[in-house]
Amino acid sequence: MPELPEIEHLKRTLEPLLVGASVRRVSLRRPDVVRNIDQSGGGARIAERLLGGQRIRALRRHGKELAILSGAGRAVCIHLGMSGQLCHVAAGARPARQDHVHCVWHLGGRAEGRLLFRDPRRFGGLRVFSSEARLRTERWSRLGPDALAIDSATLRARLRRTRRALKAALMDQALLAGLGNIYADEALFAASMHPLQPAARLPPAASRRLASSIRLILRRAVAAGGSTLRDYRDGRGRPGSFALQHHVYGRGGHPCLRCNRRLETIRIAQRTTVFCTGCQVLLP
DNA sequence: ATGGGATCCTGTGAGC
DNA sequence: TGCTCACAGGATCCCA
Repeated sequence: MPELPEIEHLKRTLEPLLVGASVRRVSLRRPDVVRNIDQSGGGARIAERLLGGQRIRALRRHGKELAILSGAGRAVCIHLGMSGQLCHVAAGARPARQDHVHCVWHLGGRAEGRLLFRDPRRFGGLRVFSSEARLRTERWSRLGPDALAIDSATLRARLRRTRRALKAALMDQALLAGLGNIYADEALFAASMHPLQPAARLPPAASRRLASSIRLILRRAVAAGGSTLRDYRDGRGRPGSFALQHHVYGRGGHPCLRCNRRLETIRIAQRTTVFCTGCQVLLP
């Protein structure tokens, strides 16, 4: 499930392929994946709002969301949800999978080919904005600060405002943008913190440890191309290798890699949570 | 106000 | 072999 590292790596693989390319035509096969427009609108208008006829100027990321900006100033914000993929297919080449492709951008200019938005489970979606400024004020302002560069003072200030368990708080995108189930568990293990630790009761030293663990885990995961459990592929269709470095996620019942104790599995905020009862302790 | 739970959706794998 | 069924999970909405 794509979280911040997967989206950041996706951005880096797509940037050289997309920036400078022109969008010749947009084929929206499932209009309901565009979440912020009323569905009765006409086809030509929506093509323009999806950057049809425009040149791609830049890509932006905040948390788990990726935006494509056009020279005309418009923005398309892409959220991959659970199973979403964004894949560039060179002219003449065939994509690995053709099913569940909801939107296709036909590209001309320096990157001849197509950009495919594929999302079998359809938890993802697209949002269109008339400018980058509106994307930021109307959408990204609802998200917390980006987790890749979170500092301990900001993190601590935000955690103090909630009475939830640390794990639940870290996955709240309005509190901190970018962590999902995998990286929340991995960051808590790296920081030796119990997932049920009350988020508000974190001493300064602990929040420094947590913030630096979050940045470290995310940086390493970006460098490894993200975690591929099954579906995730980058912009060129390649899987990431960070799953090989997971210490707790997906390892419930197996021995802790640090102390050899059997890893515990519990549920927090509807999410499977794996942690080590020996290494991850509640603070007094 | 805050947080917990149901909901959406499909692919996969366990079990019969 | 083929079927059913539980489960996986991010965000959003509803309700206590």
